Amino acid sequence: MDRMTAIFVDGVGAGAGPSGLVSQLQGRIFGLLYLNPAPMSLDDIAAQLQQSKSNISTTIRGLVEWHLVRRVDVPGSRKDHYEAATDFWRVMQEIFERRFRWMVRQVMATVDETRNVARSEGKRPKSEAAFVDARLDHMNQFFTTLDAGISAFANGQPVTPESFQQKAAR
Amino acid sequence: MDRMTAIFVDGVGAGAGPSGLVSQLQGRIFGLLYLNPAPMSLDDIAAQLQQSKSNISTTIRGLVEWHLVRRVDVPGSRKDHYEAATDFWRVMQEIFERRFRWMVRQVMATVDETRNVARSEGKRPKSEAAFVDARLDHMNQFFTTLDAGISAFANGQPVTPESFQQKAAR
DNA sequence: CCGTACGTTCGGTATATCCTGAATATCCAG
DNA sequence: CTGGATATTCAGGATATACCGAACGTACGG
Repeated sequence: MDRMTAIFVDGVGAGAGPSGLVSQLQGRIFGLLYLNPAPMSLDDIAAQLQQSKSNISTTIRGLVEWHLVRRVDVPGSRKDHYEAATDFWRVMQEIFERRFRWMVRQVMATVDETRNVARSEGKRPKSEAAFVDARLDHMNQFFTTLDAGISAFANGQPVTPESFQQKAAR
Repeated sequence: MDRMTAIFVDGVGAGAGPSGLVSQLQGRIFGLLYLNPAPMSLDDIAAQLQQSKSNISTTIRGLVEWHLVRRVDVPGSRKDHYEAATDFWRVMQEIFERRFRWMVRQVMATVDETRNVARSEGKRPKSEAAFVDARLDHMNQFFTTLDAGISAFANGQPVTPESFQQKAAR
């Protein structure tokens, strides 16, 4: 691997790691594939990045799932070959749609569940119960709006911050 | 801590952890504060979540930095007290502005650096050099557009996915 | 100027995560 | 079927992260 590639691979890895979206190694793999004109096999990648093939195999699976990397067929070779995806937009949609949305749904489900338990646990001062109710409503409203915003964004519709602010304000 | 609060705290923690934005414990702390009508001291929080005070102290700092939790003054007490923020919108802006943007900048800097090195390392086949050039351009263009989109979003302007798609297409 | 009630820092330890090499599973050519 | 080439799985070791309790620093009340 020449110096240029090394710098790119390291830089992308350094950016990817702290982002929380993909791991540093995943960033490095993507960087390597992105600068390589031809698809690469697992052995190629492992050699270039000085990692075991098993580690590359497991790590690259995540990249394929996020549609950051594609598995392509190379005629005449029995090895799996991979190339970097270039439609970053699609990748962003994927991330918003799956990871972000999962958290949103998780929180909304929690709010529901909490409401139910709050109702069955009637032994609470009235003022406190009202406070909790208001808080749960507030959170539910914000995340509902956020959920709709993510849908809109994923479908190519514009997202305006104002709609969030107003609907989420209390 | 009653059952209702426990469910809420656990649920929010479970949603926060995998999101990659804040840790599970940070989610739990926030959940606890969010349902509590009065600000809580470090000892209160530590007792409720069954964690050491030192751990709460260090962990809550991140929450304050992301503006998810505020330190408030409670007259008559020398302890620090904390309460949950409710302007989630502001928090989202903060996260986009700081964490996401940091990655964007990191990648753009890497592309620049890589271009420089590529220029000084002239000993490359012409076709390959052209390929790398095109790839770097492509990435730079996408991230530049993304950077602008984040700015727009943070300033309250609408963000349309189409603008990304078209500008980022090649 | 003490003493006390805090928050924070720090060294060590437990826990989770990453990574590897060997073992296993899978596929295909002959 | 068999053999070889390949990907994947797995158990263990290495490395990083989370967490705790004690020591330290700090500010306030007396």
